[in-house]
Amino acid sequence: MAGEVFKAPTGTHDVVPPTSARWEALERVFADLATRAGFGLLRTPVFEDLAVFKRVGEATDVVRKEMYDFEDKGGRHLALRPEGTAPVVRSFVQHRPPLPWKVWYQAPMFRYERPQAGRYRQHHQVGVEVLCTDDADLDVEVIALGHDYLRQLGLHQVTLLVNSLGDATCKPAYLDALRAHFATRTLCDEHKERYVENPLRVLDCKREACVGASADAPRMVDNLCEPCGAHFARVTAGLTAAGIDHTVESRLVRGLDYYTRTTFEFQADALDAAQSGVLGGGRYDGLVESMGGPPTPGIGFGSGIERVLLACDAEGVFPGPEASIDVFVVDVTGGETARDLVLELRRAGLGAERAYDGRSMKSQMKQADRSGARLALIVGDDELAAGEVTVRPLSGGDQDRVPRTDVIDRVRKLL
RNA sequence: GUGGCCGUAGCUCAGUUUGGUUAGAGCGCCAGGUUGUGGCCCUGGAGGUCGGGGGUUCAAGUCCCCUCGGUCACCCCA
Repeated sequence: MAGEVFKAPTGTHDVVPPTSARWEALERVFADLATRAGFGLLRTPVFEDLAVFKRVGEATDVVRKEMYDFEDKGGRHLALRPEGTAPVVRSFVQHRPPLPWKVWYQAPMFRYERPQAGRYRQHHQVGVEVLCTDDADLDVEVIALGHDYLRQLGLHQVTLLVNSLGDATCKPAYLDALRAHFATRTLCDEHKERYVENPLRVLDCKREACVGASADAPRMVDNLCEPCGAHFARVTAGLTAAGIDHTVESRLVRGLDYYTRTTFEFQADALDAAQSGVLGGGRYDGLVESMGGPPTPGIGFGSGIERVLLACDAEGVFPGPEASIDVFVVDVTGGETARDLVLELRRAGLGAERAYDGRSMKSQMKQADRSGARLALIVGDDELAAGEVTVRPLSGGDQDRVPRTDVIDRVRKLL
């Protein structure tokens, strides 16, 4: 063996067959659901102007320390996409499409973090965004899409948490109330100073001191202004009407600063790993404006494919398709028949494979077995001389010899 | 960025505590048993610079240092 063996970079992974077929199947499930709900596929570049992502919040970890940013040969400061919403909004502002703009995506995301269970430097998300209105029915529709997606994969041990962060009217007053509350409490080392800057973070902190201080803290949902309260009430009522169980979690803050009003997250209870959030999102009514577009409310979610598949593994659901072909051609006469026959079969729309290198019949039959093919087509000296092919069902049963010219018809009948 | 654990065959791992001749197993792969037939079984085979570098020693997979990688957790997120 010569020298260095290269490996995929830290935090990245190859998706190798047959696992890749499972990914394709998952993406198809999502694409079908989104398409039926009126969403079109949006493909955006893998990198954007760094400033696009800074709009998700200068104070967030994603922007402060997890960005894969770089300067290109033209001196432009670019960054690999760390999340899905900002590029969609940038694209919206650039193209100004007619409303409502409902798009879905399926794309790799990049964050410079230390990898661990369910977290990678390159991970993949499917997601949707709707830009148009702050109609609460849209919140319900988007959350329901996420719910149905997870359900269609077979996941059942999933908890939906919802919250409202209020808007420009009620959020500031609530933050003041929170600050006043925490000022009288003992917080963890990290937050005892930082709470002034962003008191919502304390609600998200899992350290004992902060958990205690948060327990009787004022709840945003109790301090919403009238429009926000009415909006949130219609969202939760809509979820109930849709038969979607949900829990109002006033500490669901989420890490991106652009969220207003509704935030939500589906957690996979079957995952004992620390990363159990499999689908999360929310409303961002000020983001389009901050990117230079006309005031346009928006809502969406992202869902990590790797994590969702981990959750599927934990529940033992969504195994993915069995990779198999229709027929396997076994040729011990030199290989010319196999060479011609697999092409004929494939051109006829059938899945056909063969062995190479003139292996023994036993070896070729073994490969046929492993291939998962339903039928083996066997060509030996007798068949070659007679202008025939032996058709053998690999799951058992009697084999049969048919004229070479009738092979495709016979195969079609037997499949 | 901080911390714990772990790097031995393609994969999963013994062996490391008490350094000692040619480093093992299961699975997988290849071949044979069955000279035209897969799955089950039996036999054999290929495949390792023991992550890399340095050090201690007569002798290092085993002890020490450094380094790279993996993994789990914190932070945060999908």
